[in-house]
Amino acid sequence: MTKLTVEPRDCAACPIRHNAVCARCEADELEILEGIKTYRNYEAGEPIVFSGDDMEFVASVVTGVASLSQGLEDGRTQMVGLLLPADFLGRPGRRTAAYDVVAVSPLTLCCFRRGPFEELLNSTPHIGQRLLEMTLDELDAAREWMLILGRKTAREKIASLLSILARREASLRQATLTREASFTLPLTREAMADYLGLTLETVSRQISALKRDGVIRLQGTRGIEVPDFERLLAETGDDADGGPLI
Amino acid sequence: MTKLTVEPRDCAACPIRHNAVCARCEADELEILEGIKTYRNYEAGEPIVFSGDDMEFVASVVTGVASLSQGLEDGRTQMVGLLLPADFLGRPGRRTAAYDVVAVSPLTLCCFRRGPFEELLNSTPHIGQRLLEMTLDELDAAREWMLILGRKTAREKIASLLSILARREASLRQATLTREASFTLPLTREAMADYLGLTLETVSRQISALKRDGVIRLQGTRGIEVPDFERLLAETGDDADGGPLI
DNA sequence: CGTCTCGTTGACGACCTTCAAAGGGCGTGG
DNA sequence: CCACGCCCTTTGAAGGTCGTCAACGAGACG
Repeated sequence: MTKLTVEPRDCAACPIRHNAVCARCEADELEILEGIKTYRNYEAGEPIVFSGDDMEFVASVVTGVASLSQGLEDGRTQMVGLLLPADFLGRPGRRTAAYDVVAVSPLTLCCFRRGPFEELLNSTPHIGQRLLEMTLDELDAAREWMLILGRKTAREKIASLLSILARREASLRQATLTREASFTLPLTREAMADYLGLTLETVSRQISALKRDGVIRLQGTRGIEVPDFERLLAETGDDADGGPLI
Repeated sequence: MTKLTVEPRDCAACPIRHNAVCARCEADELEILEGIKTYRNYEAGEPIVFSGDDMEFVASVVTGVASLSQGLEDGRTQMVGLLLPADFLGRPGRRTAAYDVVAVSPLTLCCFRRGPFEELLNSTPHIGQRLLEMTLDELDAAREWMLILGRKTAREKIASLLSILARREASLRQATLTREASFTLPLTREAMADYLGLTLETVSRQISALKRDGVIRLQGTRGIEVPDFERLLAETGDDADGGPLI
């Protein structure tokens, strides 16, 4: 549970340089950012902030996966955001966290002190423009997710999650989707259940069913092989053409 | 099904002047906006755009209610956005609609031609800043909605929707929430079901149950009276303090 | 080798959907 | 003015999907 603060690295060599909130920054703007940034590392399962906490920073995910969750009085919880590399954490203009944030896998954040970051947001248009674009993308993703939560069956939910993860995996590697795909699940069964509004038992059962029906193959519990991606897509229930965002 | 184009009115007299995307604009910026805006009216139930359509404008809702919906192959649909007065319709930088948009009640839009609006977005920071703020608010609302869709029971879903509508009703009138509240539902049972990921029969049954239990009273089918707002909140299942956005 | 976490599988029951029918409210037309 | 039809809503009965409770299996680690 140790929070390690690493020395800032060079932005030019950053793996998320061209996708994160700083994507459109010029050299001089990057220089300012370098001055206010710090890296933080978290272990899998480690909480980052709790809902209601004061957040003294905003951040970009450099590597790893984090989740945003909301809960009800009696302990039921729903994941409402899944942050992958390049995604942005925190809301400019609001100091208190609205969600519980947890590192799902080993995680590295590039943290910016709130005050200077918000000044930069006002003084240079590039960061605000990029943040708007990213926020609109997240809103689209949230709306696709709402369709999954509200109207899909358990089997369709699992198929949808797998296809989303396969797509993101491919785009991180800058590869195009081929007929067959394989990737490692970054989530436990419980986290998948939390994402999909199911119980972990139902998740496990439906994964077994998809495997039994030949839609996927398993390598251990986390390795997923998709022999025919079209077949998986057919299981999502989605409209053929429109399809989720590419 | 007639689409009436009304002469532009004076921005200074606009009912949503201080809440819409133009909220932070100076007099000179408003003047530019006045030059590219048009009003359009729609009847209740009238479609505005279909997913995949080319959208030549973006718009602010002036009066009335519109919904954004997504559908599955077999006809199941899920509402993914509810646009009330001052809310923004359309995404800068994307010409094709990602959702079906329908007027839920009689509706007036203040439409801006896409090209000039996007130029303005780049040339003046006030519009972009406000749009970012509104988009972040929508993202928060979408996440609260995801918790409702994924984890709440039918009864809790209905109570949540009623409390959200009561809150918005109060904020539109600039009133503070009192112990008792009353408002008119802007949605049919079917639209409520679409919002909550339920069937209209379940919606009807749960409204009857809340009425039987004295949580609400009905005036006709659309009029809702809440004798004790705390009692309604207790039915939402939400964490007592955190509570949804105010 | 024991323990702990994560995952799988089974039995049962609750909640919600599906299918069906009937009850208002309102406008149109006789 | 009343009757009729249409749409929205309510209510009932039956069935299916998924949640709950429980037991067991597999791999990691000390």
